[in-house]
Order: sequence, then C-alpha cells, then structure tokens
Amino acid sequence: MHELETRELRYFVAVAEELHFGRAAERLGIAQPPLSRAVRQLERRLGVRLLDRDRRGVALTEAGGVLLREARAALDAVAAAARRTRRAGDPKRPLVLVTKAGASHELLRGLLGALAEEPGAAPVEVLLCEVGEQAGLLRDGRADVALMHRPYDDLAGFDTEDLYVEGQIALLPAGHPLASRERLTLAEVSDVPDLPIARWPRLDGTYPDGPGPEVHTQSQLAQLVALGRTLLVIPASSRAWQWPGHVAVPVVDAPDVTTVLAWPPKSHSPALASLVRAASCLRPPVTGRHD
Amino acid sequence: MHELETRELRYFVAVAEELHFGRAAERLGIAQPPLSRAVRQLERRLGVRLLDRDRRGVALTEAGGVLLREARAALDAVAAAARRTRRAGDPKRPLVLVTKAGASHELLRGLLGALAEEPGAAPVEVLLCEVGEQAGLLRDGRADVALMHRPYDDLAGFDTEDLYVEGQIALLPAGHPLASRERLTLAEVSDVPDLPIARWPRLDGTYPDGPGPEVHTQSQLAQLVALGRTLLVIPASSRAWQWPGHVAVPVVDAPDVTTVLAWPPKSHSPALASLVRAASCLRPPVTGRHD
DNA sequence: ACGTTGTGATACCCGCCGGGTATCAGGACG
DNA sequence: CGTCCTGATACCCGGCGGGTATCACAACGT
Repeated sequence: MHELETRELRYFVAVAEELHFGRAAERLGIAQPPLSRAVRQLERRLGVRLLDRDRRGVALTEAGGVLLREARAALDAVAAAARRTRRAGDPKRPLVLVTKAGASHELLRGLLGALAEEPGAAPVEVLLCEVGEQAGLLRDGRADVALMHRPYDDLAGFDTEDLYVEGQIALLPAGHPLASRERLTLAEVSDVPDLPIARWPRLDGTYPDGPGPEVHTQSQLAQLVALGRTLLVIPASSRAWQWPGHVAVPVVDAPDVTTVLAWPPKSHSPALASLVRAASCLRPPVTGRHD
Repeated sequence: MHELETRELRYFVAVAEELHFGRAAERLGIAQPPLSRAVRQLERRLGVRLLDRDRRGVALTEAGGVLLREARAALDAVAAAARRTRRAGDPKRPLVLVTKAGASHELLRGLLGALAEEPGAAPVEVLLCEVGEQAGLLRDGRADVALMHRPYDDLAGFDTEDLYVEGQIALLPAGHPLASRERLTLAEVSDVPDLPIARWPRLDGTYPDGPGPEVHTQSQLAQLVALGRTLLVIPASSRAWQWPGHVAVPVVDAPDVTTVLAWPPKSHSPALASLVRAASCLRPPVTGRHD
C-alpha cells in the first residue's frame, strides 16, 4: 500500500474546492481525465468514498470533508517545510512578521523600536495582510510570527504571548445622533437603522445574517466607512481608522481585545526568540499606557 | 518548479536519520543510487545544500536540520490526513484515547465511567504507549485525544483541558533509610548515592548527565524499581507503581503535575466534543478528591 | 607502497505510471 | 429527440523512478 503523495492531495483539494472536475483540472493545468483517474485512485487507496458524483456536479461526502480539512493542513505543512528550509539556507534571512494592515500601529512601532535596541538585532520584514490571513501565512511558512487579536483570530495550534489588552470603540460620522454620546453599548450600536454593522466572514468563510454590507478586505471597509455607510466597532488603539469627520465612542460592553504575538510551536530560530523576549519586556509600559 | 512530494521528504528523513545512504536505502527498501539521486534533486529544487558529504559519512547542514524537523511534521500531517479520512468513512469508528501506560488510572476510570453515563455514548478505545509518545500519535492521526502531563509532556500545538493537579511522591524500598521520613525534598532525593534517579530522554532525545541508569520504556523502569536499583519521583496518583516492599513519601518541593486532556486543534468530531464535555464536568469532584 | 574496504556518485537501461487526446454514457434541458 | 454538459473510459506515449554495474576516492590495513 503506497503512501499518499502531495500531488494526490493537491488534486483532491482542487476538486473539493471547485466541486467540478473540469474547472479543477483547468486550475491545476492538466486535463480532466487524468484528474478523474487520480481522485478515483485516491479513493481506492483510502478505501473511502470521498465524492458523491451526482451526474450533475459533485458533492463532498463526510469523509471527503475530513480529507479536505486535513489535506489543506498537510499541504501547508509541506509548503512550510520547503519555505523554511530555503530560508534557513539564506544567510541574511530576515524574520517575517505579519499583521493585519491598519491594526496595532503603535504597538508594532514600539516592538520594532525595542528590537532595534537589542544587540543581535535580526532584521525584521513586516508583511501586511487582510483579516484572518495571518494563521495561513504562519502555517505555510510564509511568515515566522504574527500579531493577532483574541478573540477574533484563530489562534489554534500556535504558541502565543499576550501583549496588550484594550476595549473597543464605535466609529461614527461626526454628525450622527450617537456621535455625541459619552459611551455606548453593543445593543445600541448593533441596531442602528441607517448605519448597519458590516458583516465579516466567519472562520469557516460564511457570512452571518444581517442588514449590513458583506466585506472581506480592509480597503472595502475603509471605503464604506468613509462614505458613512457602515458603523464600525474596533479596538481602541486602531486610531489609524480615524478619518476626518468621524469620532470614536467607547463601547463599554464590547469584549476586550487582546493583541497577541503568535508563532508556530517548536520554532527554534534565535531571531524569533529575541523578538519574543523584546515583546515580553515591552509589555508592561505598553499596557500601562492603556490606562 | 515542481512541488515537493512526500516521497522525497521520506527519503530525506531516512538519510538524515541514518546519516548513511546505504542504510537509509535499505530501510526504504530501494537501492542506494536512486536515493542519492533523489536527495540531490531535492537539494537542487530547494536551492539549498542539505547534507555535507564527507567521503566518510554524512552530516546535516543547518538547513538540513530545519528540513528534518519540518519534514517530520509534514509527513505526520499527511499520515494524519490518510488515517483520519479512513476512520471518517468507518461508520462505527471508536474514539482513540492514548495515555502513558500506568499513569492516571483512577482518573481514566472516572472519565470512561462518566462518558458511559452520557446518552450518545461513543465507544472509546484506550491505547497505551510509552512516555513521550502521545504527541506523535496525536499528530499523525493514530489517536484522537490524549491524557498528558504538564510540565513533562510536550503540549505545543494542541488544545488542552486541565483535569487534575497533584503533587509528587518518591518511591523507595521499604527498608531504605529515607523510607521512614514523613516528607522529602528534591535536594534530598536527587543525591542519594545508592539510589540514583533514572534518566529519561529529553524532548530532543538526548539524555541528561548523571549517575542513574538511562531508561526509555516503562517496563525497564519497573524492573529497575523492583530490583531496588533506582529512585522514582512520580505523581501521587500513580499508585499502580506500588509494588510490595516499596513505600511512597511526598516530595514537597517537586513541581505539581497537571493531568490534561489534549487533542489536535480544529477537531470537529462530536465524539471528541462529548468526551471533553464529560471530562470538564468530571473535573470538580476529581480535584476535590485531591485534598 | 599497495591492495582492501567502504563510502557516495555516475552511467545506463527498463518498466510503470502520470499525462495527453479521443470518445463514451447518461441526465437536464429546450 | 437532439444538444449540452457532466464525469468515466480507452488508449497511447514520454519521462521519471527504480534497478544493476561501475567508478572515484579516502582511510585503513598489512
């Protein structure tokens, strides 16, 4: 019984994502028949039916769903192996830190500043990404360490260090009736007829119900806010979002947001170690500034 | 540029572990020349030198060490994908719980008992392993959930639930001078000339220095204890080790041991969820019994 | 000094399998 | 009832993974 090969996993993932052999084959740059054969062979090897071929398209079986999740993780691990090995051979490899564009500006400035003080200062390359992408970048080796935010980001499977805890504020157009309030509650901001809260995709990629617009990039969101078309509840420090004509009002019962440093477990890089050390030394003054 | 294939990773891992192309080839069941070629091709693909061929054997480069670690993780992930998918197709799949042989007997009994009370009682298969093997079994999909012990086991990358905190005791032959003591300290037990403490391999596989015997299986250890050749400091609940002719004395300053339930993050199995729920309901009475 | 031994690298051949094209089979439409 | 559109099948071909035989070279023996 042969072992699984990454090629088979890639093929299956393509089919499982497209739910269409033709499109999947096109995406993979091969013809459809070999793809059908490969998936069939994979099913024979595993002794499990992965797809229900329904003459009109394809559907995942329960086992297929499991394999889709597991195969993505495995492919990420393989990609990470390649990337980290290549970078280990590079003598002047910078540490790649990834964070959501627009979040934790001041904290990141402080962190990089503190790291520059360190004697053996490894260079740090900052990579900006969209919401929810950090975990994937960390898992497949494109980044070494991430700034993430609990409870909104998926921290499963990473080692973490808490850096900063803060409340959240609502961002409102200056002329709005609620803009003059001293404080707000979630109930008050979640049901404003003329300013529906934007809906972000959940961890599984689906959108919650509601009247607000669906968004998945920060630039979309920025535009909506600038147009006064949506209400935003964000961590208090994200003042980068403070456009002219908008005001921030604390939302007292919104859950606190913790900014955490996250990295894959078992990382042995000394550069990462010094960054984590710098971060944990940095913490007291930063959290102190919060008061 | 082709992607990495698991075959290449398996080949490299074999060579990196054996540090000898001939033996590695034998282990893989292939001839030596194709193995040399495959590793060479892997180096070309990654653009990194992985091995220093020194006419007399082979040594890992720094990048090679990185790849060895990453490749093992990736291969575990691939193996886990296959195993979990096969088991997802099996309608009457039991949940596999792994624990160190001889540890946490009573807690495990209580846990299984509590789970049997549950209405939708999924069958649980208990798998016993040697010290330090749980993480690997969990990572490569041979087990779904593990009982592990902080701070001794490697919990990196798993979700966990604390179940039980306890102190440790020293196990001594009944006639030994220290056996009549009410309590002991680590300093006292760590330097007993006639009863050196056994040395376990660390997480990286090397052994600490010291006068005691090297052990890596529990049966070895059991024999050494029965012969009165070694002194053992273990969690208080591990009374299964209580042979005739031995007594347990509390070691007051030994670190507390926490028994935790651990499982791979992102597990969606309802059977696992009910086990975790049963465990967390079980916790108060169990920790209460500790007093 | 020279053969011996043991290492990994090279040369070369072969069979299998992954990939291609052409075609089939069978529901969903009009 | 033809026309799509789906995935499955049939078949061929080239490349690559695997084999055997051999080389190059260093560390040892005598």
